[in-house]
Amino acid sequence: MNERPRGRRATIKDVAKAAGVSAMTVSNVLNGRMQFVSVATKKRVEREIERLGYRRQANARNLRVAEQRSIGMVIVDEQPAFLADFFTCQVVAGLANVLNGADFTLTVQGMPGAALAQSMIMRNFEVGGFCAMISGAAEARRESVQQLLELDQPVVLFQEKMELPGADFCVVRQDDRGAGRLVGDHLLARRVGDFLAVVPAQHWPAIEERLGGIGESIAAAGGEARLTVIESASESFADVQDAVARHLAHAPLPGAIIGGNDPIATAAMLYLFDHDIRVPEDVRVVGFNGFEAHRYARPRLTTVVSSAYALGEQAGRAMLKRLETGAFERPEFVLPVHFDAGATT
Amino acid sequence: MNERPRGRRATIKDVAKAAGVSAMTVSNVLNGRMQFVSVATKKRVEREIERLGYRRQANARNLRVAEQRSIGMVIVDEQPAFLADFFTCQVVAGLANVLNGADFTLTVQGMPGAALAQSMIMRNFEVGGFCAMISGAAEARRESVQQLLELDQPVVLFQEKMELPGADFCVVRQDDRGAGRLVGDHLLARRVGDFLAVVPAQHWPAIEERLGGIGESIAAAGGEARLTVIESASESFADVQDAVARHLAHAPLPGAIIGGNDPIATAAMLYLFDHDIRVPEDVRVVGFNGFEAHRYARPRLTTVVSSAYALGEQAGRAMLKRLETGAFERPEFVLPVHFDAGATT
DNA sequence: CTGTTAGCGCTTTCAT
DNA sequence: ATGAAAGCGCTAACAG
Repeated sequence: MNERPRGRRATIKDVAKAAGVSAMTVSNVLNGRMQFVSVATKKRVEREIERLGYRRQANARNLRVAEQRSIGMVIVDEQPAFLADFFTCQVVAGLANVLNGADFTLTVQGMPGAALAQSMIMRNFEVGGFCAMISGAAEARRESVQQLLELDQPVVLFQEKMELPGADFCVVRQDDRGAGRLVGDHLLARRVGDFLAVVPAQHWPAIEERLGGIGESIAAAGGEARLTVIESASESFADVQDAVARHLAHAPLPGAIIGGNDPIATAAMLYLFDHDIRVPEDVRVVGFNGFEAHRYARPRLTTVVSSAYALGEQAGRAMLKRLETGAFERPEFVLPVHFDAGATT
Repeated sequence: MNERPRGRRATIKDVAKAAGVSAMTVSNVLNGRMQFVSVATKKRVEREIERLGYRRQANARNLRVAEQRSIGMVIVDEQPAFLADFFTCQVVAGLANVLNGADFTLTVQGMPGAALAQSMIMRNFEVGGFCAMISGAAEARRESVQQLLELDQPVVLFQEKMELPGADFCVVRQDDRGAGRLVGDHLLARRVGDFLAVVPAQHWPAIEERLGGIGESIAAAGGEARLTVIESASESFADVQDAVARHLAHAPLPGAIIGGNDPIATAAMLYLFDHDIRVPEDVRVVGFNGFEAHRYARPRLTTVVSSAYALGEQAGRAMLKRLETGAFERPEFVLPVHFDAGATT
């Protein structure tokens, strides 16, 4: 088996010669155009394909048909371990699976914002469209999206409310503002008047939305409650504890600590334990995202569950449909979130 | 700006015409062959490139130069959310970053073992080489590697001891067996005579190695201690607790529970707490991997720290070197692990 | 320094 | 049902 021409990888011509037909016939077999090929020829060609270990040269095909079977996923993140983020992982997994199921491939590139324009994936790689997860300041994020759109290819943006009428563009996000309101309402119902939110210094639109939702909730209740936001250098355990420690050194204990996500909330909670502060009696604690992470902490964390994997899937479906029909079905897909009351509130 | 020929994307010819030079000159500018281009021409060409929004057609170039600027990452995993695994995430992040830094792109595809041969990435996508993280039974894993090698492209395999002399092949793994021995020795030194290991039903070579290391440790100590292995349906919190509960229903409390990784260990530990079993007084608990996860549990979990991200980086470097020099530098790269004593032992 | 020619492997079109 | 010719966009090799 695999008696390919020495060294070289077998081409369509090799197969054609071996099967005693023209290249065109082989191509027809490969593309399943059976109207043009007799069953006998097909059998013969397929045998030679197998024997020679022939594989289609995708570059040549894509060049000719001017079509790509790959989607680019761009992750703009200042920290190098961009994919290490659990949320991002899940999104990518869902996206990859939907695309792979439709015989598309997913090409991932992460980079700091400044590097986007020079990135390999934008300059030198052919994709049928881009999906993007972008962190950073609002202004910079918008700029990144513009750069992507200038390539004249369909763009799906994750987790950000953005309207670009007329652009070949679509947003897939979850209702983070609603999630913030759920948390705000929950805490207000428990007579908390003093919120401390701990968020990573790195700006993510979803976290901005969550804070916005909490603000809305406070306002709706009459605006008596106070929301303080502090930043931690990163989402790591040590940095979060550090940020909380520094804040509490000069500020009174808040009624509740709200983590930008579950790991942050958990790290803050463990800091409280280590200083003999009781949860939820002295301080209530809430997180966001709640994949499995929050189940591993005791007491069980109150959180708002995201379905990041579903977000990725939705983006994949939207992109595939766009490539099929020539236009995005809708400018925005918003997935619901789900409040999960634990024992920390 | 971007006055590209209406509809069509600008080609090298468009740029050439606009700049009043030949296509070859444009190509030389693009490829930085400045020996062949005067500074003035270069300027002119670059201006037109910018103005027309020209981007190189990677398919055409790759076809011509018969070279790829993308590496494929194959993840064989039965569960659909293949990337959701924290270890895998880290590996992919490290790999992607090294590759991106060298102007390579990473194309990811996850799939169940049976689907490998039919996967898009193998059949229909051009990459310069493959990296693979493969789960499943040893026999099936070997088969998957063979399938990859049949494509006549360099293959880097993660986390598995495998020797394939003569093949264009290389292994990048950590010393999981050593990690197992460390855990075994640590527990034996504490007079534990009865180990219960909880591993996911899905087989991963790294976990097999860890169990092997524990076995070695026991044997070296005279073989008095007993190791029992139970499988949990998945690594999820609920499945692990279920598996532990079922086992303890008919078996005595072991001296120590060893989780195949930290989340498993933590889930098991929380089960013990819920049944008023004290850790470490009644049962000691140990995990593996210990990224940040183990820091979020109290008492702090004893674990063996992996550097999955470094594993990915190493694989990236090995692959890049292979593409440069034509051969892998070494057949195997083994990264060290690091024992981290917590409060659970 | 710049231009011309040819061809990478495939498929579209048209002829048989 | 099968084949021949042309060309997708690019660059290696050579000519000027």
